[in-house]
Amino acid sequence: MFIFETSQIVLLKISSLRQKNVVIFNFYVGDNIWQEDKADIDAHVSTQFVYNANNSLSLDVQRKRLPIFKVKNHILYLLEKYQTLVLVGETGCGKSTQVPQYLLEAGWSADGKIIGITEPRRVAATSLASRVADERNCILGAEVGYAIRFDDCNDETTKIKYMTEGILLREMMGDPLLTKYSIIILDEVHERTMLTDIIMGLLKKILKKRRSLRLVVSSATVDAEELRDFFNSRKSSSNEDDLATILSVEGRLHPVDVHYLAEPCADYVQAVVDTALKIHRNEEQQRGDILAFLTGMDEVDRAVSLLKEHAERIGIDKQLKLLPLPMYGSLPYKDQLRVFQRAPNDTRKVIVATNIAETSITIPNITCVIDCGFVKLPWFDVETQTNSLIVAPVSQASADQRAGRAGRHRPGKAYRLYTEEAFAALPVATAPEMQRSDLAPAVLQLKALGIDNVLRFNFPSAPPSKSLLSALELLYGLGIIDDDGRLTNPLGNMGCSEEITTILAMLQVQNVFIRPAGGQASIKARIAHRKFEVAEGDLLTYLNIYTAYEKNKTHSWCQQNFINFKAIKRATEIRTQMRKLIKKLGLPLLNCGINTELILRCIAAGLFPYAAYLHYTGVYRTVRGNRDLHIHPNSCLYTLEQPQWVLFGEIQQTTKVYMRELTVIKPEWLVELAPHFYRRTAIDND
DNA sequence: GAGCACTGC
Repeated sequence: MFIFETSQIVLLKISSLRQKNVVIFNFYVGDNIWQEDKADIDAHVSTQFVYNANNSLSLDVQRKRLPIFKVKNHILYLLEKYQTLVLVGETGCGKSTQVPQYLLEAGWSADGKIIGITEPRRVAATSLASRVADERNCILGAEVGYAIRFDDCNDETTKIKYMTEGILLREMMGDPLLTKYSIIILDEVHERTMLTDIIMGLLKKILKKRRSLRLVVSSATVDAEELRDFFNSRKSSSNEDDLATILSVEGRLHPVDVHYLAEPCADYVQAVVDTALKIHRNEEQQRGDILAFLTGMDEVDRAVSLLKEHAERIGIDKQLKLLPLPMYGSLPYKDQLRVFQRAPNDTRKVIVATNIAETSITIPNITCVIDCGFVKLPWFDVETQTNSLIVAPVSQASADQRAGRAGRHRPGKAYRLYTEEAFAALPVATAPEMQRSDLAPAVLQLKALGIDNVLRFNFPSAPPSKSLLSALELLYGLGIIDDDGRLTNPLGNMGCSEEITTILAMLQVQNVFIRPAGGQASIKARIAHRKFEVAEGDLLTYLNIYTAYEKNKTHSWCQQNFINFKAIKRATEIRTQMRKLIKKLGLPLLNCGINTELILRCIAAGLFPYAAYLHYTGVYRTVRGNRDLHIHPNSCLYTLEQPQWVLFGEIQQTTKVYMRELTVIKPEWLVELAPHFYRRTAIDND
């Protein structure tokens, strides 16, 4: 028996089945890679526009105009004195591009050491590296480089390296003290992603062991003191011994006037429409576009269609026309691009967006922001092991981030559709992802890094202990950790490793299916997709699609079949990476041919905790907990006859509690494959 | 009949 980790699946476990010569893949996949319905994964690569008000100035003059320039020497001095510097500065102050260069110029990359900067998103890592390479007049990938998955753009001369958080975590596995680096800059820490928090916990340990290492924690907001105290592991109470300190940099380039409602509003979608129209009427002379934040696609579409009705009327008698545009992740790429295109001179754009416009993309020329005051947040309920999106009030930090979108190149205005008292009552910051997610992937990651006692691990914000325990329980149930909480080490031969790697790769890319919203195209897409659907469920349908794609591998094949070309190409990369890993580990890559049941049993061996059966009432029920469940409309089983027993990859609660990524199984497999988990009696009941 | 946003040796 043995265990191995790949970069894409959190863990791929192979264990032997009791049958002779048959070995199964047991797999456990991290929560968020099951998500689908995402925007074209590479859509934002080319939509990352950042407005540069000083475009005509030389790069050097531009650099010196940035607010961060004034504190350059301060930063360098503080890093001589302290091991950790919490750098607070809002977007636009230049910290992401300038600080690494100051450090380089001050000699922090001497004796071959690297200055590393982590970013939560790939576009940020690549575009910042490209910008800094320009500023230094060097080729991208030499002195200044980047590393994201499947794209290493750096060499042995690289001194400044931008990377995604996942890359740094991976590097810790091979080099636990990060000896290549003289300094690590964690950028956008205020977003408090799962990976940021894990990395901060690990870096705290590394900093104790490597006193020469420096850390810059770069955050836009408030939590500075909390973060400083976290890294201040000094023994005495004297400030002289402090290891961490804070430096604030004055923020954005232009002020934003914030307006509140005098009275709360009943319908914020209607209020967005009314406010946008009011701005448009009253500020005819002040050109500049409007950006409104709503929580989801439905609301965005509703607001846009209401605005369009008014826009037509305005078009007749007004000088300045109004062009309402939607913006959200699942919007087709070409429609997303429209928000970046310059409107005609006689037209003002009103962009109605989800949270995508808060951090992921930057739309130029915005002078007015409308903030509905709410956001959809992913929430994991430990008790029911259910993911849901809850509509929650935004935090003050988010509201400020949204408002800041109005002041990027000239003074702006922000209209908050709530009262000033309501703002004061908002939470200061959104709860870190770690406190509202399934922790099984994180716990596994930590275990793989040698953190045996995760309950005592020093997290920057401790997750609920219930979540940690539940994660441990799941890993134990899957046989991934033993009685002592240590990773097990199972190894076996496989009967269908090839098929399983393909399925795993497909599960990790979002938006494999192109599903047009309506009309003729949506019917065509459905017919095209139906060709691949099988009664065994979604996972085998994915296998079918990939196998069919392999024979052609062309863009036109994908177009004909309404398959997302970029997504499936990425699946190929992931699959290739996994196959290499399997070979490296000396395991056979076996294709089981027509023995589909073997694949189904493999899936069952990995997903057995997530079993549901069809109740006589016509809805499904979980075996654990007897909760009512429904088949998600995007599942291939939605239109087919309802099978008696299914395994699901994820439960998502929206209007109903939905199961996604379904696989049809025989109930006796559960008892056979997971006897410690299921007893025959339990299954025969009901 | 449904979709906040990201990410990985």
